[in-house]
Amino acid sequence: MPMEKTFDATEAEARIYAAWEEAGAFRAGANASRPETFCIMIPPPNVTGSLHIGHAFNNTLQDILVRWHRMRGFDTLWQPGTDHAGIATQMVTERDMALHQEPDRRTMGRERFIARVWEQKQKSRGTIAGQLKRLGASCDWSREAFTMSGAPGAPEGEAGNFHDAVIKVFVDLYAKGLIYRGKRLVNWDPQFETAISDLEVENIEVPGHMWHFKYPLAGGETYEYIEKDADGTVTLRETRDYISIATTRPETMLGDGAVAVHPSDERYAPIIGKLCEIPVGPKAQRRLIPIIADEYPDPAFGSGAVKITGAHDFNDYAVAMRHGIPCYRLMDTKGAMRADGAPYAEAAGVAGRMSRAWLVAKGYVPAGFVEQPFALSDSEVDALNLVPDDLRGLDRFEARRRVVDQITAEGLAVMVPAPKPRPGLDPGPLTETGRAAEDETPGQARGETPSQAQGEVPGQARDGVELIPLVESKPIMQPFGDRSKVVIEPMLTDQWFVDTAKIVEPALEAVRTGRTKIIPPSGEKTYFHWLENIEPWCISRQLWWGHQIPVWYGPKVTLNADGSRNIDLTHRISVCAVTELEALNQFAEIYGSRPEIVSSPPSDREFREQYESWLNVKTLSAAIYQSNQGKEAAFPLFVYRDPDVLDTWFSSGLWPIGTLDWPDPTPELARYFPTSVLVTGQDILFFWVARMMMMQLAVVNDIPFHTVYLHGLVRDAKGKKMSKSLGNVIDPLEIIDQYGADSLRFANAAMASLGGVLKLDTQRIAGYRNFGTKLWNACRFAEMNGVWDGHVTSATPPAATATANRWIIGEAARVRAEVDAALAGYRFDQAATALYAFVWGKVCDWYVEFAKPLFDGPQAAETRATMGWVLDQCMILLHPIMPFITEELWQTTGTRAKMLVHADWPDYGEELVDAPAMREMTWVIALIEDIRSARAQMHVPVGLKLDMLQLALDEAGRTAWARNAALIRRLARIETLTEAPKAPKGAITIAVEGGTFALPLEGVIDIAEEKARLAKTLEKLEKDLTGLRGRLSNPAFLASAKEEVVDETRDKLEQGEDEAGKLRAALARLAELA
RNA sequence: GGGUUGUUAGCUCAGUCGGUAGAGCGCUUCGUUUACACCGAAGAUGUCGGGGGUUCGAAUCCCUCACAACCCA
Repeated sequence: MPMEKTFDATEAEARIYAAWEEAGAFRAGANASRPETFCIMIPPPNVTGSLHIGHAFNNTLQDILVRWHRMRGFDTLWQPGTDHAGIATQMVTERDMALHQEPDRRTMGRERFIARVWEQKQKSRGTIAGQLKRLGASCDWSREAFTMSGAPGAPEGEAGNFHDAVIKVFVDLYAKGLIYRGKRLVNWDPQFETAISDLEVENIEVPGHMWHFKYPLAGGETYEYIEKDADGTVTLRETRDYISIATTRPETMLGDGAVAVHPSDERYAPIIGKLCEIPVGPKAQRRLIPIIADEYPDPAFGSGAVKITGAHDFNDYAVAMRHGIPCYRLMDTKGAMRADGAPYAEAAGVAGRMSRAWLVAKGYVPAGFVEQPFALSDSEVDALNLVPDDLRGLDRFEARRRVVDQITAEGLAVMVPAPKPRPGLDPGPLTETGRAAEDETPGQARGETPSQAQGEVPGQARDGVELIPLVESKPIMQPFGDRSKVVIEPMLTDQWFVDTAKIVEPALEAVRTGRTKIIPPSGEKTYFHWLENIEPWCISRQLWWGHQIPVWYGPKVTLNADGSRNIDLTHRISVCAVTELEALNQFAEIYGSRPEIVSSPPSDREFREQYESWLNVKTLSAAIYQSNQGKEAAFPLFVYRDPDVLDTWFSSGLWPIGTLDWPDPTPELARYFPTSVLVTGQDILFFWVARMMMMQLAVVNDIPFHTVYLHGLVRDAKGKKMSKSLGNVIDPLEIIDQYGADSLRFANAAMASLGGVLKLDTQRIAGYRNFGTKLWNACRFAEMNGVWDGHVTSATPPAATATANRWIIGEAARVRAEVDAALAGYRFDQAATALYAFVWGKVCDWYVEFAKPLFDGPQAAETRATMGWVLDQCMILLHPIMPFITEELWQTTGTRAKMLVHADWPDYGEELVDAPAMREMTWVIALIEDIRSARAQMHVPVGLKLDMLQLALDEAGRTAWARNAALIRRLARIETLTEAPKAPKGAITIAVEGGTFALPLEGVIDIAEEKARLAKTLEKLEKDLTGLRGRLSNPAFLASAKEEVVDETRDKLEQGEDEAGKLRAALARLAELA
């Protein structure tokens, strides 16, 4: 059955992929014929996600590398798998639960919820895998991994040991002191109610406001406030009883611990060390805070004075740590103002007492100010709720409005004159909700500092100008959760951290010394920059879906000399262990008896109540404890597991060893680790690549991969980021449906130049579909001419005599070398371009045409053999990029020993390049092109066959003509060639290297047009020649340029002058005619 | 504010020892001749972002400015 005119991708792709899988073609080690291994770990996509265009791009590149190595006989493994993606998957599941009116997560309880997420996972099982298969990805699917495999609660069929590896690493790192727990300020996502890492925060500039408030000095104290300009001239001098503070977050004032000014700021020098009052909350309980000097405030920004709220701002936190300022947490896990704990008056009383004691201790006020030293532990401070009763439970943004209103009502907002009403604009200073009007404020409008604007107020105020609170409308950087899209709240919480500073050095060293190479090199710079400034990595997440932290807590117990034990209900001890049993054993060692496990962590109060109740119940036990209340009792101790789970990136950081069954010493681990290449987006260089480097080195003391290939984000044809809201998302599966996977893959390869932005254009994909069809039709042509009859796959080309055959064999050898060099350098674009130029530009455009006359001549047999061999090379070399169409062609055209996916990659090279044949065919092609060009410009009908005259021709030209006459005549549509001494009247001239031809076109050509044609060619040539002559006549060039460059320039000039001579002769003849 | 990258034909991009600029798409004209109209033939198109410097010679190296994108504060 003859071949169809086009390749039916829709029909063939699934069939071909199934055949590959059926044959086990992608299994680790399949087709291996040499000892070297080649291993790629797929960047695991989210298990509930689906294939987007970025995945398609990323996986195309991986597949090209994998298929290329497999064909070359490497022992190859492409390891697939998915990531459990903590927040994303929990989010997807909760959304699905809501959709189906299922009870929410909390109602359901942790265990049932986790089972529900597993269900969700299984629902989407295979989605991504199926989509990767459609792309043609040649992963070893029998080894598919999952970052939660083997976790407690994993259903049937989800066995595996990734969980064990993750837990083991945590326990090991904990034992080495590389993981610690602490109360730190972290990025808190109020939507998901979990901490997230700083990498999961997007800082976005949004319109915001800056309010200016007065913090009255304690005891009504006053000072001279003086402002000077750059020359030192005093521009403002007044007596103040307050310090002016600018803030974008008034609601956090309730937790202020100090006011800071720059030590060099003369304006505030008189009041450093004095106290001021936080101007919000019930008057009776207002706290006094010190004015401190710190380098952090920028004197030029706002008023130059900054309030320090350690629990709700990262910069403030750093200041608070430097000065030992208490941090008061104001919000709950949902980002609402706290409603827990004692009533405000009580909490404020305690805080006031502590703060007074603190002021004395720090020397801000003399002793006697407070009756007794008084300090609280961190957790006791954390228990203090300093939110006034009327603000409790409010959303943080609502609380902000209330606070602003209250301060303004009390007259403690900095006031400025209202702008004059303008037509069409509402000059209202504040909207009802307390938001600033969009209008410019006076201070901002005139580019003055608020205090300067403020300074002008009194005089104007007396003139009856209306005063309004100073609120600057300005863009502010605000942190958003990359998943939740809500404003992130810095929050003081207990979290687990990896002490990255201690494990970063080997990761830096590996790249510095080149053990791991990152390409493009700009990626290395970014890598160094980030790792050299690395922050501790917060790895705990307050989620349920994930690897639960293997740490258990119990009451602190101390052993007395007499063997009895004291129990301390306000402190905990923790143990870290691989299993619960081991944890219990560790506790048993400490406690003297095995404790009981409770499922949820008790609060301090529950803890205490529980023990108190036990203390009243006497039970007999071998262990006798003595409580810190002095009562003797026997009771069971209970412990609980840390409810938090690990950051998803902690587990995916172990992907290279985890997928190879570490810590089991499997043969695969020994064979494929360290892996070869990681292909991934540059956007996860920090998230994932750097962490894999650190973790593999910390855990198994080896690099995870030798090379990291980083690529950019795929964008639409206009370079815009693809997003659902913009509606410019290109679905790779739709592209595959429409154009076939090969077209998308070729487009991906062609786009993959190093460091570039990736703009995907469907027109381009269509172009590569056409390219596939072009090859298809060349094979179809071959079929029609019997090329495939009895065709045998051969590594070596047939012995050919015809120049055209020898030429195309040489071209194939060149493109093979080019493709190998390109792929070795990760230049997928160059490989694609080279193949495109060879297959279309050489094989289809010229070789197939040359073969047509040869098929009718004595060299038909060798031409058939050559064409079969050359087309085989096209299929083989294109296979890594276009696997489907090439495999289909391979199996359609003759009998083959192996599938193309396992065909041997060629290694022939320059030895197949026949230099004289190359020169000869270049001459033939140039001649044909010249003739065609001349004909077209003279408007000679395409179908008209012409007689040509040979005016002059050197020996090489004569040989070339003799050997290739048939194909030149056919392609240039020349009827006869006759030698003639000179061109007859009305002929056009064809000047080629080593000769001149003429086409007599008496009556056909337009002399003026022919003159113009020749003149134009000559003009162009002359321009080049002028440049060449200029260079050669410059002594400096001859003296300092390389010899070969000089020779080359001479040759060029000589050849050009020769051709110019011919053109001038032809022009002269035309002139005689006219 | 700091860092990284980019600015080349109408569009998207190559151009990695400095030697005088290329591809694909698009465009114009012509065309069904032993595969292919998802085709063929011919053709047009560039102050290589601006300025300065090094050099015999700069798209390429250096400085500077402008603009853009991304990352981190």
